[in-house]
Order: sequence, then C-alpha cells, then structure tokens
Amino acid sequence: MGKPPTTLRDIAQSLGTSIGTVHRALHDNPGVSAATKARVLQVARNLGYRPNLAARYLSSKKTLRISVNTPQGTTSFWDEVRSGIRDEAESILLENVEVEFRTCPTLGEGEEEALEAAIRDQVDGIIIFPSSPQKLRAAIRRATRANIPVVCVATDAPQSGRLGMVGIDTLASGSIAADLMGRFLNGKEGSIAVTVFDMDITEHSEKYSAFQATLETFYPNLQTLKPVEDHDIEKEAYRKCRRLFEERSDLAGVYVTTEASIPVLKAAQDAKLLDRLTIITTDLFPDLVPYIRSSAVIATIYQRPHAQGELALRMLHEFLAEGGRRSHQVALAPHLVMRGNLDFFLRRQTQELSAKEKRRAPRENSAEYAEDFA
Amino acid sequence: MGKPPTTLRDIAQSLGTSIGTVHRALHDNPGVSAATKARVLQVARNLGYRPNLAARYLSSKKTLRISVNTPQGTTSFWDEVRSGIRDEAESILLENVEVEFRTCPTLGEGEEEALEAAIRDQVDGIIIFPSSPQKLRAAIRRATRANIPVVCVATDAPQSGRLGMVGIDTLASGSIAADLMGRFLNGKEGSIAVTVFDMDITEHSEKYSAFQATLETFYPNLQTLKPVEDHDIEKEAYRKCRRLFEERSDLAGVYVTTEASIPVLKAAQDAKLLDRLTIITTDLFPDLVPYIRSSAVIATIYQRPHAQGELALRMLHEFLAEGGRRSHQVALAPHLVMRGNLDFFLRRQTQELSAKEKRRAPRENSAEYAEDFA
DNA sequence: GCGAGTTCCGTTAACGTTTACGCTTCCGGG
DNA sequence: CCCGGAAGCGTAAACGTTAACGGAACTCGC
Repeated sequence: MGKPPTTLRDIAQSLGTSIGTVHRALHDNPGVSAATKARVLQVARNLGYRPNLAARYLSSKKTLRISVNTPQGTTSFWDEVRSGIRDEAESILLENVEVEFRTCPTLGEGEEEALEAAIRDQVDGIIIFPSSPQKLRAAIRRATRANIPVVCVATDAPQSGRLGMVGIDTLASGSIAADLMGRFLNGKEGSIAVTVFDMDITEHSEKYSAFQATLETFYPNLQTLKPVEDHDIEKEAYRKCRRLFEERSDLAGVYVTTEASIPVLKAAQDAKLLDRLTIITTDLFPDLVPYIRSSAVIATIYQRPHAQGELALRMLHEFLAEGGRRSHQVALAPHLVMRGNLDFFLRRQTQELSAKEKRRAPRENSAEYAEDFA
Repeated sequence: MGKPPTTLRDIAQSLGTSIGTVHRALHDNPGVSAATKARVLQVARNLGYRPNLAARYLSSKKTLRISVNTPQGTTSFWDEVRSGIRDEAESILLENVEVEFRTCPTLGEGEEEALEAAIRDQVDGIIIFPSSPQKLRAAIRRATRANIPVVCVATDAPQSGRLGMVGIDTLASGSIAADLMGRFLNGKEGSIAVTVFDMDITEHSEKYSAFQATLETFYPNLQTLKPVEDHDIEKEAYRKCRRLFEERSDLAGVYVTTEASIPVLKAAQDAKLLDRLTIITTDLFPDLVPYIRSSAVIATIYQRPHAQGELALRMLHEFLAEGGRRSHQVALAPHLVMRGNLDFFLRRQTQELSAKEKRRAPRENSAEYAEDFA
C-alpha cells in the first residue's frame, strides 16, 4: 500500500541506463535504439510506472489547447454547453488548459472547415458536436490519426475513431417521456406525435424507439405516430406539425425531442389545440418558460447542457493528462422540469451562465482563504 | 493574459528578502516577525500570488487524509455515497487523497464519538452526515476551530461553522413530487400523506412545505395532511401509517421523503390500499424495485447519492488544495425514476457501486494508453 | 584517413515549493 | 564575561519530469 511509486530514475537504475534515455523511450522521441526502447518499456511495465503529473506539469509548463466546435444554436443550449466547458477548464487543478471556441453561426455550415482548422492549428484535443456524423466522420478520423483526440458532445459519431462521447441517455429520456405521457393522459385513447431532428442521427432514432416501445408496452391505448423530421428548421417544423394537427383528429399528445419546440407550439396554437394536447418538450430556454408556466407544456426534459460540457472537457483532460482510464461513453440522466420546480432550474441556469464573471472576483484575495485553513 | 504567474521568488525579490521567509509568512509558520509577515502578505496580494499546486505537491508529497463519517444505513444510499467519494478520490489528479471511513452501524449512535476520533486523529478534512444537527453542532465547531474543514452531505448543519454542504435541492424535490402527484391524480379529490424523518431537520421541513405549497397552488382539490415523522424507524413508520390509512378514508396519495418506504408500502398493502393509492417515494434500492415495476410506486425521487459523494469530496479537496473559491452550497437536482426508465438507473447504480474493482485493472498497462496519444 | 554528419546516449539545468539546517543577533542568568 | 537559548532570517537540497546540450562511437564521401 505505502510503497513509493516508481520514477524514471528507478527505471534507469534498474536498466543501468540514464533518465534521459528512459524519458525518450517512453515518449518515443528520436534518439533511442529500438532495442533499448523495448527494454525500457518492458521494465516500465513491470515496475508499474505511472508518470508523476505534478512533476511533468512543473517541468514542461505547456498548456493544453482544446478546440470547441459547436453551433451557435437557436436556444441557450449551446451557450450552456460552452459555459460548462469553460467552468471545468478553470476549475482544473494545475490550470493548464486553454479553450478555443470555433462556433458555427448556422447549423451544418462550415463545420468541416472549422474542424480542419483546428487540426491545422495543432490543438491538443477537440470537443465537437457532429451534427451530421456521416459528413464529419472522415475529418474526425483525420484528427485521430494526427493524434488529436476528439470527444463528441450531445450526439455521437459512430465509426469515426473518436475518443469518446458524452450525451443524454436516449433510452432514459424517451422512456420517461412516454411514461409521463401515458400517465398524464390517464387512460385516454389517441395518437401521439413525435418530432425529431433526423432519424439518421442515432440518438434521435433511439429516443423515438424508446418512446414508442415504452408507450406500446405500458399504454397500449396510445399509438405512436411516425416521426416528424424537422432538421431544426423552424419553418419545416411548423409546416409539418400544422398539417399533422389538422389531419389527425385523434391526436392526444406531442413529444418534441429537438430544440425546435416553439414552432410546434405555435402550430398547435394556430390549430387551436394548445389546451387540448399533452405536450412534452426538450431543453429549457427563455421562450419556453411561459408555455410551461401556463401548463401548455406539461413537462420538459432538460438535457443538462452545462453538465455535458463539463464532462466532455474532463474526459479530454483526463485522457491528455494521464492516458484516461475512465469510461469514454457517458450517458447522463435527463432532468424533468415542470411547473413546480421550474424556478429552481431557471435560477441554476442563470447561475451557470454567469459563472464566468462571478468566478473572477474572489481570486484576488484567495490567499486569505488559504490562510484561514492551511 | 500571457504574463507568467508570480512565484515565491518574485515576492522575495520585490521585498529584498528570501524565499524561506516568504514561505513562512504565507503559512504563518513560526520564525517571522509580525512586521515582515505583514509586508509579505501585502506584496503577495498586490502581485496576485497564487501557489503553484504542482510544485507544492511535488515538493511536499503529503497526502490529504479525509475522514468520512456516515451511517451504515438501511438501504444502499450510503454505500453509493461512499462509493462516489472513493471514485472521486481516485480520479483526482495528483492522487494525494486518502479516505478513512468511520461508518456508524446504527443511526445516531456513536456519531459524536466518531467525529471526535477524526479530530483526534488530525485528519485534514471531514465529510459527515449530521443526522441530528443540534447534537453535532458543537463537535463540528470544534473541528473547524482545529482547522479541519467539515463538509455536510445530504443534510445541513446550520450555524455549525461547517465549510459547506452538498445535498438535493429540497424545493425541487418537494415541488416535483407535488406536481406529479397532482397530475397523476388528475382532478380527483382527496388528501395526501407525507412522511418525513423529523420536522426538526431543515431539509425535511423544507421538502414538506415545498410539497404542500405546490399542491395548494396548483391542485387545490388535494389536501396535504400533517407530516408523519418516522425517525427512520421501520416500526414507527409502519404503525403511524397503518393508523393513518385506516383513519383517513379520503386518502388519495402518499409521498415518502425518507429511506423508510418499505414499511409504508407494507402498511398500505396490509390496509388493502396498495393499488388505490398514488405513491411517490424517495431513493432507489433493491427492495423498492418490484413496487416500481408493478406500479404500486408510481415514481421515486432519486437523490443521486453517488453524485453527492463525488461533489462533497471535490469541495473538500478544492478547498484544501487551493483555498477553494467555489460555492460551498451545492443543491443537486433530483432524478425522477419511473417504470419506463427504471432499468437505466439500475444499470448505472450497479456500475457505480462496482467501479472500485473495474478501475483497478487498467492501471497496470496505462503506460500503453499514454503512449498511443502523447 | 580526415572532416562532416548521424545515431545513441549521459548530463544537467531548469520548474516552484517545501523542509531541514545553519547563520546571525539579541537577551537574560550564571 | 560567557554560555544557552530563542527569534528571525538565508541557503540549499530535495521532489520527478522535461529539454537542451555535449560527447562518444560509428558511417560515409572525398
């Protein structure tokens, strides 16, 4: 238990060589023969060598540069993600992380270019929202080959070689939405509409099928309609929903899995259905608040963007700093927001968004704090 | 932005003194005159000195000893808290944290003694569940005066001088429970029973009044009964509930805010009311699972013990390591577990509880990982 | 066979703290 | 007057890693 950890010197001594050689071997820097390199690696493994991060940081003092490639977005979602990343970067011991934001103004445009730019800039790691995984797969692969780890946030990019991904558990969201929908409708019969971004996105199709499956199992009196794809385009969402609302007279509820809940709500309003539909949405942003207060939206599933940002950065940092042994697939549990606990979430949201300013102030006299206890 | 941080040497030079003196002054070690100490502190502040943690750790290598004083508990709640603390301790960069568990077999017995033992042992920090705040207030104060920071978990100990506390937001839990209760009952009239541990505990009285207030505002047809205090004694919970169930013929629902949901459910079963009551519970543990699956318990509010443990340790460590500038009052949002998403939470729970074993294995060849990217 | 270049390796000075030790100066008691 | 001790301060060696420099041996072209 209490034996001192092995150091570079230990390895060097046990091999009768020098620290410099060991260091070069472990980092496959040039200047070591293949034979000695192999021997060093072998001994390092046997002795269970683990680098001392404090010493490493103290000595090199190189800061890790992380590129954050996210869309501007139409709600506060991505602002919260970015603020989570920023917060985590600041709170990291050793303070050796520098974040560069490459924010795309419009969804799907310039994403690949921004990613290429990050690779060209030789950043140490990338956090990205792969809005269309198939388009970005190749570029992510290139980053990985250039030894730049990539973490996906909110949506995964399968088969891209990305290091990891953090998002909301789709099963948990879809199922809880269905379960609530069923309970709220309380035995009524009818059909339920579900809007998604695009069924090609794994997360969205998973959410849909989780919703559908849960509804089918527990509330067979309710029927899940085929998904409405809105591609996060407000007009498309409005148009498709409006038509659906007029066609399906047995519509009892709507589950909006995307950011674009406002156009759906508008469509319901224009179709004079707002007070007759049971609507469950996703995310939480200012425009949605009045609908929740008035119970037009009975519940919304909060995807914890701030936490997603924090975890994405932590995953990247752990990996870069120590070869990250943690799981690289993080599925967060969503939060449920209703009229009753709405204020709690709003308070917390503004706190999280304004944390950047608040954090600065106490720094100056942090010496004081340190002196009280020490 | 890019100016190098000030070091001890900078301060020493700017004062014409030596590093040693500056160091002694900043840590108020003996061997410095009051005058120079004041000058050093002044200059340190002006230059915005912040200690370099990497250097500190590298040089001193003293490990932080943290005492965790929690009850054994009747459910898995405290096991999860402890496992969260352990996980966080292991994942801390610099790995200089050592956790000592002082677990009390029965609630409320030997707590003060265990706390005194921790203080006597000169630990560097304490995480505690103050089951009866007024009894422990004095002892916590003593710890604080002995320069040992104390973080409360799950329940606060007001006016005790404790460094901070992490728990579930009571407002958010109570309100969401009420909101769901109201929705599930869907217009029905009746009264709702609420069981608490003890109304003297701030958290529990807050949960109760949040529940009561939300129900009153949004569902005036439902009436909140006076709280049932169970003091986490199974018999007491059973007896009181059983009587209540027989007396109140208009009872429509029950909200259990404590660990002791099983006796309440048993009482409902024995009173032949299990399928007629809408029951919302708290926490998630094996014995509760069948009730959720069968819909006897319609929803349970998961208090995220693992996250509570993680955050408590992080708070303590941040403070000890760098004078912690973060907020010291953390109120987590609870998770909602229903039939639909139950499996997700069960999976995650077992993952979190078994993480200790899983984490060990990859360590040995972590050198490999580090070499892939570096 | 002699300089120029290359390959492999050892040495050493950082990085910013902590800590142990050592040197003054001053003071009171014998 | 001298000695013991304490108070106040300076010095220097650690801690484990990185990075730059230097040197030995060996190769190649002329």
